[in-house]
Amino acid sequence: MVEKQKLTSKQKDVLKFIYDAIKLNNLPPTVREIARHFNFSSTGTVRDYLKALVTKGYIKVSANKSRAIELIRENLFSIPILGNVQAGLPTLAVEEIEGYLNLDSLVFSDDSTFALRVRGDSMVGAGIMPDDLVLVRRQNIAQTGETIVALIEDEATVKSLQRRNGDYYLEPANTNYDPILVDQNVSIIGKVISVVRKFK
Amino acid sequence: MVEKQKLTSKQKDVLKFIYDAIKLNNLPPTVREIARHFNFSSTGTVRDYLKALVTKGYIKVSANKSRAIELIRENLFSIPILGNVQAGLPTLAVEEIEGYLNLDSLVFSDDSTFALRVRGDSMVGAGIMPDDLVLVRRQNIAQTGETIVALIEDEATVKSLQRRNGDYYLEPANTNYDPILVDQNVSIIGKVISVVRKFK
DNA sequence: TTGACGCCCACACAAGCGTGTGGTATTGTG
DNA sequence: CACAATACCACACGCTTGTGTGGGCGTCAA
Repeated sequence: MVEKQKLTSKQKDVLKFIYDAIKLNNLPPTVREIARHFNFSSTGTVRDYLKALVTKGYIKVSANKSRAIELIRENLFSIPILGNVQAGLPTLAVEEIEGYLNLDSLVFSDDSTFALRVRGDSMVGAGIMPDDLVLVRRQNIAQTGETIVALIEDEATVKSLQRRNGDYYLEPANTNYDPILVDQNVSIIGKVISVVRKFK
Repeated sequence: MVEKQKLTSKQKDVLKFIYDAIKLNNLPPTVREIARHFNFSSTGTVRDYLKALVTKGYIKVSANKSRAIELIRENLFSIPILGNVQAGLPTLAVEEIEGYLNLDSLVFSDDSTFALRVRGDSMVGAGIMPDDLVLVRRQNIAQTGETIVALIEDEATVKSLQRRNGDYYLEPANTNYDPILVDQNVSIIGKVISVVRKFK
């Protein structure tokens, strides 16, 4: 795991303010907005902080452009994956962290990625439940064994692509359903790259 | 879904430029950046477009603030959820969009949220497969029926919390396993708020 | 003790910026 | 036909903005 340079608590405060501004307003703050928030009477103070955050690899700023503060993605859009958990820890111990769940591909998706609400229980055997969201990358080819989204007579369906005896089949993961032969009535919309389920 | 007023093709171009700028640079453009891109020699032209986009409900602008253009509905950290899919569309038709998958809660997680790699198949009946990631919010209380992470003798496990005859049980979603009585050897670490599975 | 760093300040400048006020021309609709 | 909407233009005003240049004080490792 890459070691990151540590921030002071005040630097963390400034970084958090920038985070929050982007989250709440979808707009990075100006140096003077930062100064106002922290009661800095000088914009130079803010510049010192921004410089520190840049050199420590947390943000990127573009010269001569207003509000041009960019968050470095590895530091922001990821959350730690724990290999195991120990009781009562108020904070995360670094040793436990197995890696980072990177959400970049979700967050920075382009038009070729979308989410589809799953209808029906034909894939419960693969852990894809009704009302789950599958994230789909649009593509009209797929490989055997991949979980894909196909269109059957204007109906979108999630299935596993399998090959038997030279033919391709859309195979459900539920014995109550039968495989569907891939013919001219079936077109592949995309490949499932992720499953997301949210609990209330 | 709410009907939106139709845009002209030029207004669409401007909206797309704003959209792209936000996606790519994480920074909305200034009126002059827009003018430059479209070879408008006047900033007033841009203002006319922005005004049209505002009245038609596509964007929101804040007065006297640079770059203060906000996209309606689609904030930065969301991707469209499709209710259904139609074949061969190069881009998304607005009418199909059922809503937006909001990832804010994942992206801007604090220390109290972490992901845990699932080991074992004790929850396959609930669609939680081995090697899935569960996103967990740290909390030491939970309600009956919630999916939780508990610690049993230094071993983290994902189970459903159930109550029977006045006792609480950690209940697997797999008939091969037995419920576990919640006693002093068991402590609740947090609540599962989301399941994420990634395909290669 | 020197120097790097963190954490603040004052003041200034030029460019950037949203906005105001006035146009012209074309197109579509009731 | 009148009228609204669309699609541009010119020019100016004044606030906003990032940046430059200078300084101070404390801490901590070399």
